[in-house]
Amino acid sequence: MGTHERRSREKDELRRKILDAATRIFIEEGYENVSMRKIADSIEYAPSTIYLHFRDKVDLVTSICIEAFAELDRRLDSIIGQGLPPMETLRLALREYIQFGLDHPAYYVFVFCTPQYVFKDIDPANFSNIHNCAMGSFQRLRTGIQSCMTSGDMPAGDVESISQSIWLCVHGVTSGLVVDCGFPFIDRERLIDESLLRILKGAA
Amino acid sequence: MGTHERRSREKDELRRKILDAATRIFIEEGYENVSMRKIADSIEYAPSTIYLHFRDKVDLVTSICIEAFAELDRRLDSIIGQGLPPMETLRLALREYIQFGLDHPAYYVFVFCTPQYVFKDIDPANFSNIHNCAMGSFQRLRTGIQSCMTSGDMPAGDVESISQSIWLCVHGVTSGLVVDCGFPFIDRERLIDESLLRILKGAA
Amino acid sequence: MGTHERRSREKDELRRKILDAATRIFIEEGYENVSMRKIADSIEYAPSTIYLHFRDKVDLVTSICIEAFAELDRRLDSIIGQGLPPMETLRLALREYIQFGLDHPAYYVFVFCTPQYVFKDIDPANFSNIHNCAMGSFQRLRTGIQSCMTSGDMPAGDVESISQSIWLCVHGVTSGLVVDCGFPFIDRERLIDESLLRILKGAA
Amino acid sequence: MGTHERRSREKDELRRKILDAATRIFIEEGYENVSMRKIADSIEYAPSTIYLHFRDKVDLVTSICIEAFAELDRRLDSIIGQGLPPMETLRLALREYIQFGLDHPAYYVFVFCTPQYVFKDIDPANFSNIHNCAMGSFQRLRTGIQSCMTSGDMPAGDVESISQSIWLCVHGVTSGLVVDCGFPFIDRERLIDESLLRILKGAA
DNA sequence: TATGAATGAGTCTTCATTCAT
DNA sequence: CATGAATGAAGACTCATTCAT
Repeated sequence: MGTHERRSREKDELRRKILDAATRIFIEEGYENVSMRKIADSIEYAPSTIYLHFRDKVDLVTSICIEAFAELDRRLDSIIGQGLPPMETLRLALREYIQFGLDHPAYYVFVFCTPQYVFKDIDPANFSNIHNCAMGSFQRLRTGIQSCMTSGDMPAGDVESISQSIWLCVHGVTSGLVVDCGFPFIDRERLIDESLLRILKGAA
Repeated sequence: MGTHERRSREKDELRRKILDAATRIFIEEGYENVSMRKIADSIEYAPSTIYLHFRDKVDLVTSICIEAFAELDRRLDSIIGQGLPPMETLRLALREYIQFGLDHPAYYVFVFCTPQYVFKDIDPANFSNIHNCAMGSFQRLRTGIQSCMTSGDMPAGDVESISQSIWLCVHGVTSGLVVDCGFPFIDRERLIDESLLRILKGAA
Repeated sequence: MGTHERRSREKDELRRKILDAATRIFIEEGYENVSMRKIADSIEYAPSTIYLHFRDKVDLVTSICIEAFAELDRRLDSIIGQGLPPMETLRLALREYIQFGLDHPAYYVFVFCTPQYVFKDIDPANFSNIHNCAMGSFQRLRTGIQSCMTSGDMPAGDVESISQSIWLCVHGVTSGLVVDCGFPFIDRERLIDESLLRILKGAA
Repeated sequence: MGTHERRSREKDELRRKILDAATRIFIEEGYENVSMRKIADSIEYAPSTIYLHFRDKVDLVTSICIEAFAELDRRLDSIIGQGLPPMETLRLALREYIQFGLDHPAYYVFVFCTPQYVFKDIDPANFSNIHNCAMGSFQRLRTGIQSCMTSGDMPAGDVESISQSIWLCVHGVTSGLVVDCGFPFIDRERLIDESLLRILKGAA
């Protein structure tokens, strides 16, 4: 009997629906404006139903972020796996990182641009999963820098310091464009490309 | 009659008091945690009194931000006015920009790291003043870059593109450190200094 | 202008109304069933209005209890003040204590018959006021016993031990009758009077 | 077929498991904090399964109480059966009654200290079983008093009135100590023993 | 000018219970 | 027999704002 399977599938589907609805609100209105009620209303279920799928609001938002990071890693790995020269791989990966932010502004802002005090009432332990994911992604950057040094494309130096500098700059490009506080930026593509070249040049 | 004048002065004083109180809370607890009641309590006035001086919460916060930018400009101008060599002036000014962010995390996050959708219900006109201020500060960066080119410290190039690149990177350093999402950064001072050097090297 | 006074009077009146409504629900349905919503509905005000008069639910309930204890003390003092012989005073005071419980079953149950775990989420400090009141009332009992010993109506003994024993027994009479768990008690008045006599005889 | 029997036995076993789990929570956290979900979780069954064995929460709690009374009776009978002198038997039985309350605070509070109005929505019929049990236990007290009178240890008198007085007092000791509303009682054992002596002395 | 009173919409979350399977 | 899904009602509380005075 497929009863069990159908049940399970339906459960997954609702979970998906909740995640999607929450994500949409998250992206359109930001973390502060994600409420369990709003999510429930938008999928036409009772608020309490959400609690059958997620422990609480933090769990829900965390799940969204972890999915997002998984996608970031997938994207990065896909580039890393192409076997291009280290410097080219690094540039493309950083470009992809920026693109990821532009594609998922709410995630990006939530994870990287939200100051601690917004979560003052929340047990920090709740975020350890997200942090772990972030560290996983950052490790890819460290490795990339190391490869560039090994191959001689980049002079030997303090990998950690350079990695952090590069991340901060790339993060600046990403968050600056994502937040888009009304600033009259020049053509985005050009700005991104030229910024990346300068960032890499500064590290070489 | 001095009556009219005294009245007007008293009004200004209360406005000042409100701004100061709100600023303190804003800095200590962040935008999300500024409530009209908290402000009112802290100056021992009724919440409704605030509305005699500010149209609404957004108006109040906007005013705070404009003052913050004024301080930023003051700091930058103080450095620019020292008559140091263009490149040195530029480096110090960027360093000061970062310091400003670290000194006023709530302003910085609010102005540069808060996506538009958070303010979805708010008339964009409210923000035009802030944007004007931001453009004023940014203009100082453009001028600084231009000076470096004129003096030959920096090769001639597209001032706008370079200015925007540099700002994005410096903004990345600032916001990355301000938000401090639990990342194990190396020593702050060193990270800032080395990042700045790399950013300027990349632009040269 | 009596404006200020009228305002103040109206405020007191609403406070009174809230207390009365809460007390009624408290008595009719018990502590567990007192909700801010119910109170608000019953006086046809918004729930948030209650918070203008009481910090929170605990503050409200505490206020009710403190008023109740004040009444208990008033009643006891009125008897003590009559200058009757110590033993007679003691008996009448204990009788009054029981009567107070019967008159205010909800208070009595709340203060003396509610186990700690019901309040597990509540800061115990909130109850210190109530405890202080209770200790004040109990002190009257200690003094009464002491007087009986001094006058020779009661043999000298450990005042504290006897006071506690007597209170436990009188409390048993009170709570047993107040809770009235369906037990087929004999005539209340007779049961109370005879019990009191036995309690005092046991202490003598 | 043994099938039917095994089914029936399994059903009984699950009922037992539910009762045990509920009892544990009931004792540890009190009536207000017993939730169907908590019970279900603790035995790793679905909440709805409980409804196959108990009509509703009241039915479940009622069953627990009836079992508790059965234990009380067992304890009392064990003492009564020892063939000690009537007065000694009475004292030991009352002591055991108090101990039972201290051992099972949640039962005791629930059955003897919870006013009717807490159960306002509940069909009183639900409680008739509990009351029957209570009367059974009380009957043992009546008999004990009667024995003391017959043996001459206690002067002849109104058995019912004396029994009720004694129960009220002993109930006061029990509930006073069980509820423990922060009062600074002297050493428990001593307080219990001395109180019992006084209660019996008062009845003699 | 300043305020005190009041509100209504909103926040997250828990719970006993039902019902189709 | 047992369950998983779902709900609706309720819980305490916060907040920006309005308005008559």
